[in-house]
Amino acid sequence: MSATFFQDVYEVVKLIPKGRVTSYGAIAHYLGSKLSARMVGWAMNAAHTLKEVPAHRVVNRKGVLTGKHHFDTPTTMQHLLEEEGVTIVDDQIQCFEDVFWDPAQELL
DNA sequence: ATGGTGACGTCGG
DNA sequence: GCCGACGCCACCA
Repeated sequence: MSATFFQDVYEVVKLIPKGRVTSYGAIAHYLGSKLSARMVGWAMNAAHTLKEVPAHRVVNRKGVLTGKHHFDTPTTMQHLLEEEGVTIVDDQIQCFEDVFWDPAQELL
């Protein structure tokens, strides 16, 4: 089914529950630790064009909205997360551990 | 087939 | 504790 790495990333990102977030490294590790988190970010680049893929729920390992600049507007990502109940200050997710969603842990 | 790119992550000094 | 550099692997031209 995994025609491409992109497709796999889409599936995982689409599984992220509302109000939760995950990191590029977590997805990369879930797909295979042999892969690099960079590829996940690259996949997100194409994923964010798909409204079905909540790319705004994917942040870096620090909980910082590094990819917000890639959205239609730099405030879109933060706004979407805040709408889901995620508190963000200075592009940094507060209580990151509380909203963190690890696919390898939830999907197991 | 090759080279360059990319929204990260980890290690070392 | 903070900052810099490298590595990683798939997609596109």
